Amino acid sequence: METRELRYFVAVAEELHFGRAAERLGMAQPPLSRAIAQLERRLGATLLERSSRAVVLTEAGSVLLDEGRAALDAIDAADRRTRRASRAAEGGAGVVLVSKAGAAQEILAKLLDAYAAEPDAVAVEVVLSGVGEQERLLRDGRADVALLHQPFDSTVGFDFEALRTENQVLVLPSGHPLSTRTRLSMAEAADIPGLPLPRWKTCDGSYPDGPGPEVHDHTQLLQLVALGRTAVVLPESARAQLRDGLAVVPVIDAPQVTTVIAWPPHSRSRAVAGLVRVASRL
Amino acid sequence: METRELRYFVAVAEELHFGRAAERLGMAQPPLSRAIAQLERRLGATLLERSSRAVVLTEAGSVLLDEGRAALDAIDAADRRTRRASRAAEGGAGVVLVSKAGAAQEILAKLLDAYAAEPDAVAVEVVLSGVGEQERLLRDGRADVALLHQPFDSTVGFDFEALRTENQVLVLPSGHPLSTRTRLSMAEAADIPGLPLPRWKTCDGSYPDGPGPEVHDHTQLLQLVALGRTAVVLPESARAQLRDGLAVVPVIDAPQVTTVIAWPPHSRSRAVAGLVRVASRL
DNA sequence: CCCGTCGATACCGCACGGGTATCGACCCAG
DNA sequence: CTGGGTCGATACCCGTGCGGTATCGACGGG
Repeated sequence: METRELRYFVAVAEELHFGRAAERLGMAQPPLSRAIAQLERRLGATLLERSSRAVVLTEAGSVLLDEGRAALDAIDAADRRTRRASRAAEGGAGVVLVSKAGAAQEILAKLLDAYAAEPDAVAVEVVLSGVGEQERLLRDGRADVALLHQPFDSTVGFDFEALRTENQVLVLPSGHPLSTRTRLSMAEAADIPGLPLPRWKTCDGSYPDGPGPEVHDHTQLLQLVALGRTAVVLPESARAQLRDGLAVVPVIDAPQVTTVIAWPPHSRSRAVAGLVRVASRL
Repeated sequence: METRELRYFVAVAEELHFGRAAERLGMAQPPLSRAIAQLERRLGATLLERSSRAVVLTEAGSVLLDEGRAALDAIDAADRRTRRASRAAEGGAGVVLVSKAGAAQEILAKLLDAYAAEPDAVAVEVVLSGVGEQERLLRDGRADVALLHQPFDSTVGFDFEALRTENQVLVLPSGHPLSTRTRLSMAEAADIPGLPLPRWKTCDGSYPDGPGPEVHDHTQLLQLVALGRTAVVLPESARAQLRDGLAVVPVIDAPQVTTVIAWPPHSRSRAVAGLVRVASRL
């Protein structure tokens, strides 16, 4: 099975429309139809049921969509990491570390400082991504190592090491009646009149329904809290970056948050190993 | 990057010899040289340093070898699982479960029985593999779900659920002086005069050095114990399959063994989900 | 010093991927 | 019921690119 065929199939399976898929791929529709038919012949499997009105995935087709996306990610990763390794030999960044924008700031700073002091350190490029995008970057090779937060981020499919565990606090506008409390429960935090909890992007890229604002990163989030539009439960290390106008109250029964450093399981990169070694000694 | 180019590169990187790689690929040497040169041009990276006497991998080349193997496994997996899903629609086996030959026998039997009683059960093909081969089968799609034993088998890169944890016992020929003991330490078990511990295949496919026999599966292993050639520390559930001529002694300080059911992290197969659900309820 | 080894280059032919034109099935409007 | 519009499949053509053979050039060893 060739990469090109896989890309064609994934495009058709996502669009469920040969014409639009061909347009997205920058080619004409007939060769695309032919390529899919040939792929089906070679696999000995019907991937799509077509009528002139609708195209639907068969069971085998939906398996190939899942597995094919994973395979294409692996190929993109091979491509990007090879280019990066080559550029590193000429003085470019040797490794890319991704972290949620606004989260784990002190750990990140300490890690970069400590790693830079290592004898075999290479240049580290830092990417600050939106919430939930890190897994994808790690999978398709745009990043080599990530700082994640359990239980919010999924570590499934990666190798990881825990760095720190902490409790959570409610962040709300200072002056709000609840800001004088010394502690709160999750139930109280989730149901504050006039301050609905924000909605994060879910893993499929959409936002759940609800009254709260849609948020993408921590900076945006804290601004919304200061404006009195929302309140949010965050790890207590968020205290370090609180601006004026914000107050925090410990939430007793919130799940503990563990910051972990994660990497692709087959990684044999010395740079990644060095970062992990330094991180676990912080 | 095309699958074909990746296969070519991996062959050359493994052989470190264009002629032999071409032979292995069933093609002539010149087009292979050209394909690698073109891959290097497209990536903008030198993958191999060639002289007329030797071919060696560059740093970028060794990254591409690692990442490329993972990507080729993912593509093979997509191919095999799609074919399987298609055959399942025509009454074939819908899911392949792999377990070490001779290990976890009662759990395996109970799992298969309980799953077959489920309303949405599909046919399960059972593959009994050699020690350490399961990860590979799961990665390249020859299997969909596996029974593994921590800490011996690596669960890195897979999602898994623990099924049972047990202590370990020393299995040795009945009549051996130590067989009358009620308990032993690891230190004692590892150093029995005349009964060296066996050597398992390591993850790179070779055997470690040492005096013990090279073993591949449990059946072979128990036979060697009965013949008085070796003694081995195994989970206590191995008692259930002991034949005559074997005795067991608990090993106090051996690490506990956890039997887990593992699957590829992106799996959305209903059959795999069903097996996992049934297994975790056993 | 010449021969053997090994990767690179030169050149050729065909298979295959992609393009355009068109067909056939299907749905809906009138 | 029929004509137009949509959509995937088919027919046919062309050019690229992959694989083959022949040969070269570099390098080491007997």
